Amino acid sequence: MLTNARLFQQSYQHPQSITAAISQAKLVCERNNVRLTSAREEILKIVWLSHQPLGAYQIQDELSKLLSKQIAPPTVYRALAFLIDNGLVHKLTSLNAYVGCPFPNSEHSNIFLICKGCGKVAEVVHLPTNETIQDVCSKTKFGFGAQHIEVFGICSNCSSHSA
Amino acid sequence: MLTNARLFQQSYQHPQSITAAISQAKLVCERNNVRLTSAREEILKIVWLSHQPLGAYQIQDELSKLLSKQIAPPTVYRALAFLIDNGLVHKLTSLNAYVGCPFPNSEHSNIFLICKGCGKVAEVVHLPTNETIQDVCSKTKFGFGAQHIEVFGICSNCSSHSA
DNA sequence: ATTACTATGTTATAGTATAACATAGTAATA
DNA sequence: TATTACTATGTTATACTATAACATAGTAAT
Repeated sequence: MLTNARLFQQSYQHPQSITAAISQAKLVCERNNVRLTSAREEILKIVWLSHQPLGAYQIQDELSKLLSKQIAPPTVYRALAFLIDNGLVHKLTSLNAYVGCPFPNSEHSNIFLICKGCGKVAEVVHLPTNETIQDVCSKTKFGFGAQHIEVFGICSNCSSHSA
Repeated sequence: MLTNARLFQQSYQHPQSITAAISQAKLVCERNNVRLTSAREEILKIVWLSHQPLGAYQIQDELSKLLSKQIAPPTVYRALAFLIDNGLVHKLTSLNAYVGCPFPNSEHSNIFLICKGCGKVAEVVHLPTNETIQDVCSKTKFGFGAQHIEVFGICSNCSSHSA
């Protein structure tokens, strides 16, 4: 029933899957008729290279290093806003941190599983959950727009290593 | 199937229900063997009196006015941390804002319905949603700890007024 | 009264995000 | 290819959100 998932055990941060993420991003931008400029692309790579969600100022540091010049916050925030608008990145609001979206092409509402042990985040699409939330909305006559679900706990890696 | 709900149409901010919230809070604190000091109680009242979720610095302003002296941020944040720890207040992470919990006595994981029209927030408990999320966790071997669900949309009041 | 503990006051600062305006790059047309 | 309109980035300053660190005061129990 997990229709789509980027799980902890998958080494989704491997270079080849970053390449895949970038080419997918290019397709998305083409479809949306927007530009994946170099700043945006670099930031997307930085987010994908990280094993944990990154804060905006961590991204700033990385990008400054990468380009060997000081990058100011607005550059980062603007690129993040762009990437989020186009479904390429998500913000984890409880962490003020950003992660790459593993399946930007699909229409989906996500569940983020945030491991309190290692800090990694898995993203899953789970239609039954979406349906129950739709159900809540219809019962309360609330016009559904979007949802954001963060679940906090311990991933299987961490629980097996501590056990 | 909505086992518990504070909905938009209820005028939950009425004085009598604030009084109810405070007496409930006193019970909770007694049960938890912690103190509902006057600062904590005032902040809880302020949060309850608001029709919208309040930011910490809005609370600071209100409290400063109320006490006719300048209150510093740590006072507010400490009280909020206390109220959150004891389940009396929730933080809406996407808004950096705080709301009173209408049913602090019950064990529950909440869904927040955030109206983009009027800014009000409804809180509902919906067991089927909790169950589907538990299902996701067991399928991914993720040790569930807590969840936070924010849904964005238009409440029935706003949609009927604009229609 | 003394002690230990909990809560608050106070100052400073860390961390997150955006406003406002200037400059530069891009794409389409004349 | 010069002009124009548009989009994106650079730059500076500042707003907003949150906490660290240490001093003081209140509370509860012996």
